[in-house]
Amino acid sequence: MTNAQTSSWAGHAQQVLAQSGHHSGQARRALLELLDSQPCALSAIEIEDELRKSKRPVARASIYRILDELERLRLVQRVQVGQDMTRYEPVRTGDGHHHHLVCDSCGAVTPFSDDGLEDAIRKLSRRLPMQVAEHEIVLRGACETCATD
Amino acid sequence: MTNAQTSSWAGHAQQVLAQSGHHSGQARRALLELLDSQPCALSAIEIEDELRKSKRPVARASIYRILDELERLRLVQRVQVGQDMTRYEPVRTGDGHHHHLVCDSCGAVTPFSDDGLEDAIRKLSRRLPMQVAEHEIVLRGACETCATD
DNA sequence: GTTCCTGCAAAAGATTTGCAGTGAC
DNA sequence: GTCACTGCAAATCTTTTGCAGGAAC
Repeated sequence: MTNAQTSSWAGHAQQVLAQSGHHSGQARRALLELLDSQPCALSAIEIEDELRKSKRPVARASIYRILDELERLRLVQRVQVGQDMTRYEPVRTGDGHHHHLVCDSCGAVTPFSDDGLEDAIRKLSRRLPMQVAEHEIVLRGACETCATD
Repeated sequence: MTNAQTSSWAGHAQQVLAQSGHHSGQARRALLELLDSQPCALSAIEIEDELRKSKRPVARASIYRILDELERLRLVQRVQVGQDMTRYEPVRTGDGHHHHLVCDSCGAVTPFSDDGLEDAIRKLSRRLPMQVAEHEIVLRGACETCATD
């Protein structure tokens, strides 16, 4: 039996946070909702801009602090896409595993997933001199729009 | 018929640079040799430290400028390993294609390569709504040393 | 009432840019 | 002699930290 709170990623996150002894403030609530509504990864600056646009401005320092805590609780994941800024996206249990396509000319970031790839990584991981916990894959090139230009 | 200049990556790079109308200065020469001798990716700061250690200090601004130009000429490649700094490594034609293992506890970066993985990516690339030019794969976890601690 | 949350301002790091002098061709 | 290369200092940008007031429990 699930309740409304936990059916969304944001609700789930709130619950995990509460259980770890966190209070609930408007800044973090706004940030969680934004991330939940987003299809893919956002940078801290993009988050700041979006929140300001939606009339719920949050200080940049708070954004970094919140993201940091969310990452520690494994509620969000950093993705090093693009060549510079760090981006963050919700970790959704079950369905959500995916990787990223990045367009070198327009910078668009699109998610994708592929079983063949996951398979190859699983097999490979057994043979490596390392206990592999996570993997991150970025494919770069020209997106449909930019390729036809 | 190859000459001594082009048998090394550094020599090849020098040649490409000369052909693009660049002069040859000591800073860039030192940087090229350092990169050539390195097994894996280095950050700009690490490069600065190494060069200072080997008594051939190069200003940080020059390092960035040089790396930038080398990247434009596709002589080096950025790799976004670790969660913060950008690292750079030589692009070696033929043999050199590899990806990276990163230890989350000690930060060590190790190269690896795998045909199964490359295959999976090749097949996948055909089906994606994008002209895939490059791919970057990072596996994270605990390296042998750290896992046994 | 205590503890966490948040904004603001300052600090810290990485990277870029402007400028002037030196060196390569 | 001209144009590229380089160091230095200053600027920019992202991310982190310190502190003080306000909110949640």
